[in-house]
Amino acid sequence: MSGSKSIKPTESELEILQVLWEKKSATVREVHEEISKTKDIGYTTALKLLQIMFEKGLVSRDDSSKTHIYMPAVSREKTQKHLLGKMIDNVFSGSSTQLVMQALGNHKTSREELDEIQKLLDNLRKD
Amino acid sequence: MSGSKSIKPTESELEILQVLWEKKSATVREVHEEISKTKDIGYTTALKLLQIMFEKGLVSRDDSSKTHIYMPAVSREKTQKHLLGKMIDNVFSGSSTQLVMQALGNHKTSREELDEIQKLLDNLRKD
DNA sequence: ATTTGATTACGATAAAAATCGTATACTATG
DNA sequence: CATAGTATACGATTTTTATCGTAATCAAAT
Repeated sequence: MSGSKSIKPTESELEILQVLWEKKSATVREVHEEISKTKDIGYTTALKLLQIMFEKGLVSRDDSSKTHIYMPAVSREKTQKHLLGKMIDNVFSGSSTQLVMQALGNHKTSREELDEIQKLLDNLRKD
Repeated sequence: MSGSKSIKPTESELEILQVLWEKKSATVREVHEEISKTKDIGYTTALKLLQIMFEKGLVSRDDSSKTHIYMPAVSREKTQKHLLGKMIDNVFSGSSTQLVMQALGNHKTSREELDEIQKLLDNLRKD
């Protein structure tokens, strides 16, 4: 198989992916500025991370002009799915239900969100 | 604050915690045997991990007899909660609902589990 | 008491991740 | 075209995690 990539971004890499998913594409400077809002990090560190992520295939880039432009190479959904599965295995001994219950139990969820989940639940029941 | 521990077990540490949560307490040998079922790992590696986890405060131990007995020092629930929160931040940009939807959407969930979730949902709505 | 088997302690090494300093290259502008 | 400013490239270092070999310790059986 050519697919079935081993998506396993580290925590720092995830921070960067978040920015890229949000902005669709960004320069190193933009990424760095965004990350800097919540964390102290050098410019070249961000650059290096992006370069490594490029080698790993986590991001793609347009280097046709001097200032490279980076884009996510893995979709948010696939990554979420993958990491979620991992977490279910690692932390919830395989029970996605446990995870859902835990997630719903802790965080306060708005009426609208509950409705949304209800809708999904109804749908799942249908078939 | 005295509490608010920085629970951040690595993946290997989580494997071990799973075993300890399950068995309540275990010797190095028991942990090693359990882990060995799914993974190739040396005995001393397991030992060392347990020792490190002890230093970090992730596990406690009874070393009154020669064969030490290890126990989890962090609760399953707290750890789940913590890691879940982290994941929601890191990967779902803060939306627990997104996480729940994703989790429900992917894994096939049995009727019984759906019912369980439904019950929780009803409860959350009440107030 | 001596040997044998099991256990922990310790330290070394390897591998992965994160960080940054410095060198180099390119671009625009004056 | 020289220079100032901004980028990337590269490599060194540090930190964290994972792994294991070997030595020391202890208990039980002979």
